Amino acid sequence: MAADPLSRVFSALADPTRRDIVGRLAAGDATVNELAAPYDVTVQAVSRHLKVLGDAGLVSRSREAQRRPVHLEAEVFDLMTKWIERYRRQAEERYRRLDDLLRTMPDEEEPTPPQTGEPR
Amino acid sequence: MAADPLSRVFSALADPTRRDIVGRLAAGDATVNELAAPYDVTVQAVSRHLKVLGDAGLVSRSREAQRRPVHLEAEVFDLMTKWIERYRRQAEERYRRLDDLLRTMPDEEEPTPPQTGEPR
DNA sequence: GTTGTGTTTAACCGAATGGTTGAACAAGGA
DNA sequence: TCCTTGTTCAACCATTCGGTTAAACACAAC
Repeated sequence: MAADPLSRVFSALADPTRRDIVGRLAAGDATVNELAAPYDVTVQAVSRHLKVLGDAGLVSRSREAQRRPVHLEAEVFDLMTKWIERYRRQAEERYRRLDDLLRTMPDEEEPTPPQTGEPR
Repeated sequence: MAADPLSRVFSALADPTRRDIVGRLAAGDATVNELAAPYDVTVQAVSRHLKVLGDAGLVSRSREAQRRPVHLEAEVFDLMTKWIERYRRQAEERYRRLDDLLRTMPDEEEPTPPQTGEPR
């Protein structure tokens, strides 16, 4: 398993089945058996998917008799959005500054070489 | 490689080295050799990381003589943030409605069983 | 107790991943 | 032309991953 939390979250959501599980948990808690029903994989496979999501902090479990309902923990999403927004903003800022530069010095010479007289 | 774009993006960012590369590219374009310098892996390994980022649509390449500068394509971030926000909002909405429910019916009986008279 | 239901763990398998070294390819400069 | 620099491709290796089946565990009900 990945060492850092961000890698765990991104890695957990890199699987379409796990993303689908997260999507369904957003509508309400569910048990492993309920979650496994729509897929044609074993319930054991889904149990392991839930372990991955749990290790990433995306879901938590509780206990109701034999059942262990799964609950979505949406706070971890912030970890990702913060990382993403940081670099998106930085890239946009860089783009804006380049744009300004090009607009404030319009008399600069073109990158075209100064025409050293090769005959055409 | 993963079939769907979302899996490719999440998977690409699940690796800390690749996230670091993205972070550095947010500050400006760079070549493979420049990007590889800080890490103690071969330049071939970094080249493959860039292939993964490219397949995810996170970076693009151009050509300057022998060099092939890498450029960050930040638009793909939207794919992730849209997915995340969708379910975050849904989960928060669900939480809010549950909260309302609990507030509007405060006279409901507690989940505690009705005390059937076992002697203590 | 035993039986039954829900869930996780263990052991295995094939495919994918991230690293290596060595060879090949692309473009400029002597 | 040959040489140097920058980059990618090919082959290999160890590890991880997502799936399986079979066994173990947790709790309820009988």
